[in-house]
Amino acid sequence: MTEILMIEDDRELAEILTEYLAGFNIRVTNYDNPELGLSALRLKEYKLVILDLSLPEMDGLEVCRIITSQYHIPVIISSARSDISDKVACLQMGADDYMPKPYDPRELAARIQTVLRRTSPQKNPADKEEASDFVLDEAMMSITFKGDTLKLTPAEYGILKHFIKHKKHVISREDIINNVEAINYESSSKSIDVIVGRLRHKIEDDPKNPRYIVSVRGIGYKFLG
Amino acid sequence: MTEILMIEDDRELAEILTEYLAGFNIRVTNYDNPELGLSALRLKEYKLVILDLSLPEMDGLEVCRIITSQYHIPVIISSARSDISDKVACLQMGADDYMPKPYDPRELAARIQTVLRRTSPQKNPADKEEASDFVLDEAMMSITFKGDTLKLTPAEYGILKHFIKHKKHVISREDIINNVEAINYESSSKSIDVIVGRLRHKIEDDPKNPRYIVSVRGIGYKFLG
DNA sequence: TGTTGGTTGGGAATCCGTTGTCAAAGCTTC
DNA sequence: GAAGCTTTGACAACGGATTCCCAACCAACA
Repeated sequence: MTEILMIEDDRELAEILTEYLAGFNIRVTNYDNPELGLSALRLKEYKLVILDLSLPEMDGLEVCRIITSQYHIPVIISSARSDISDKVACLQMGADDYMPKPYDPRELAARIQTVLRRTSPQKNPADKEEASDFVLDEAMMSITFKGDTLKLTPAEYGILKHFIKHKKHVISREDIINNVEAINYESSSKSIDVIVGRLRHKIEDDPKNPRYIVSVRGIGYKFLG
Repeated sequence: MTEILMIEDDRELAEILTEYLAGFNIRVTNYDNPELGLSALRLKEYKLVILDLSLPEMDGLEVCRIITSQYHIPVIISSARSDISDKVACLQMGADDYMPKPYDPRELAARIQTVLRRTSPQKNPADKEEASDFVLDEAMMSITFKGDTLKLTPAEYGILKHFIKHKKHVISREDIINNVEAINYESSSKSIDVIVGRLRHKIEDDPKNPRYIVSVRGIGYKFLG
């Protein structure tokens, strides 16, 4: 559950958005007054702020400036004004996105997740990346395991990459033969056994009782992150 | 100077944006074809990609997927379509922003800076400069290794420069042939072997067990800082 | 015409995917 | 459980492809 703060004086809109975002595992706390919003920010850890620009009593831009200068928290501006100068001013002031009203709640949800993905790489409900012992870098053609770069042959790399990309799914030997280019598509599934065996020696503490690459009898293997 | 890559088939628009962004210290390289764009991405380190969705020959969304899945690079989508479903699809696919055309260049500039501000501090594994034994001075056309200036032939210099610029990335022999000007573009990849061999004799303690230029069987080489 | 340096050829050495064999472990049936 | 099958795993060996090295070649240049 991700907690975010909303500062929006249109209560009806706030209501609708709160309800909609709940479906994305996002809990919204709304204040229709910037003073209250700012003090809430002081009291509780929120992951993000959605700020309405056209607020009573205080200039929204000023609120934005205060938030971005005092807290390391991403801000999405929501505003009835769509002047280019407002947009640029907000973004330059540190806002992370700017949505001119009216907007579709789906877009808001998507943008919230995008901003969160960039700012807090792990805590996003959308990407289910748990901490993994394996890190794949395709450009470098390397896989690190618990911080160390593995020394892999092309077939080993291809298979492990395929495993990582389909973590926790059962992978048949045919799948591997057909999808790993380092492996000849007309080779027998015995080859897979051998290469998986060699992979296990490189990553398993006890290759006889594998923790990461378990075999699924009659089908193939399953890779556990 | 920030280098960014643009994939946009409207050359006139690309021209205008390139010129405008130059005023923000942003250098744009444009390709009007996604294939070229993708291979450029493989060869050079860009800070950001601006991708036009409505491309010829290839589905823009597919290009977006390829980029975000293979590189840690922020992507801003630029599209003539403003359907909510397109926006959401792109953002969920890993894009960082979505700008429906037509847009004001000022907004694009502001959003580029916003995305870079958000992403560059922590999340670009490529731009963390470690101390390296190699220092490249392009103006002097020289490379120093552990303080000493290497005595290199033009082809050796070109290849090592290419290696240094793409440190830790796997470089194919074709890449080298096509991008190192001291090498005839129609020569065989055998030449590369020989020159790399000579380079190894100049920089490796034990050329048989290279520490800096390791070979990647079936593809080419990888240079480790 | 001598030097520099990219290119090419021929092998040797190495790498690594593949295959065969046999033992060990699973599942099925009695 | 035990028998009998199938599947999987370990090990060694093979062989095709790739890489590497040593030359030699030859174009460019002085």
